[in-house]
Amino acid sequence: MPRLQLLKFMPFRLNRLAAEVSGDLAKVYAERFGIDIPEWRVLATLAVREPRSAQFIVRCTRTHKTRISRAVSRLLELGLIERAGNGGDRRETLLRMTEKGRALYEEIVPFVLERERQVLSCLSEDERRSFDRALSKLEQALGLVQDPDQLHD
Amino acid sequence: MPRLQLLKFMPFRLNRLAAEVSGDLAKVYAERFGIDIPEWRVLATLAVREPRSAQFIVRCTRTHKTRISRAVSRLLELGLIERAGNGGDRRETLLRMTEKGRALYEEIVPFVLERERQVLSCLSEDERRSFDRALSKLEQALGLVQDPDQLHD
DNA sequence: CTGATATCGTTGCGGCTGCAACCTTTTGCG
DNA sequence: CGCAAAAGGTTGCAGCCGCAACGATATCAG
Repeated sequence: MPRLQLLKFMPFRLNRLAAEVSGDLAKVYAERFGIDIPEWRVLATLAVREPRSAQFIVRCTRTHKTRISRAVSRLLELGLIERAGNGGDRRETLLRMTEKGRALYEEIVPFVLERERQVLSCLSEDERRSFDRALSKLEQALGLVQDPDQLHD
Repeated sequence: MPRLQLLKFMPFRLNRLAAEVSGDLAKVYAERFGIDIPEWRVLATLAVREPRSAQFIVRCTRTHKTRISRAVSRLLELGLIERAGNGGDRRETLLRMTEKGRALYEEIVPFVLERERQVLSCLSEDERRSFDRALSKLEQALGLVQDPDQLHD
């Protein structure tokens, strides 16, 4: 009779799965390291290459600019990142991690990689590859992939 | 140098993908039908079988009980669901859709199924099966699957 | 029966979030 | 040059959310 089974509805399933995985990680970030998810995203983005503008982090992580703005404010207060002038455009401020920030980042990474490994351990190597590939296709189709100009290093 | 690539980090990717898919759907629910996601979940759960208690919807959808409580209040105000006594336990209140509620639900379903189809259209039949299977395994491993007693009918 | 404990559901409250508006600087166009 | 439009970033505000506490009912042990 019902023409839709919520429990088999892909958007719902994705949402529930993501909430579960991210929720657990958020507790790790908060309880053990004192930061939240937006703040983690800023650190993780700067860890790839510094310095970066807030706007770059916004595009790269597809996070709302006010969330990033507030995360940056808090990380500055905590002394985990610092401003690094601007790249010729006085509207933007480039950001980079402080030593303290990088130390915290390096401390967090093993925890979250281990957690990722645990979650994916229920899949075989083949299944992981297929899953990864399907996610990539979905990301591509939904336009979630970063622009080329975000990639040129 | 960086030991973690945020853009390849599964929790982040799942979260971004789920946010994108659910965000689009939430706009459909809101702009076109005047309800939000928690309210949609209540309707979609009751559509499978009525009557159900709020607590059943909480367990079934893994949504916080205050969100369900508020969604139920609003759906009652809107006349989309109604109370249907209790099943011998006076703590709980059973809920069912009104005619108006079911009509709205039947109107929403084609839209969201079409949207689901569009999103998944970037995958081949095989890829969809693999993806579905991987999601099921992850759900199972994370304990997201409904209890047996939620299944008996 | 009776008190301890657990469950269903609601609500006050503090915190986070997105929207819109804003300031500043830059870009584009005539 | 000069003005309109756009982009980087911040902030006020209103709304949503989860936590914790609560009232009511049910269950269980003694």
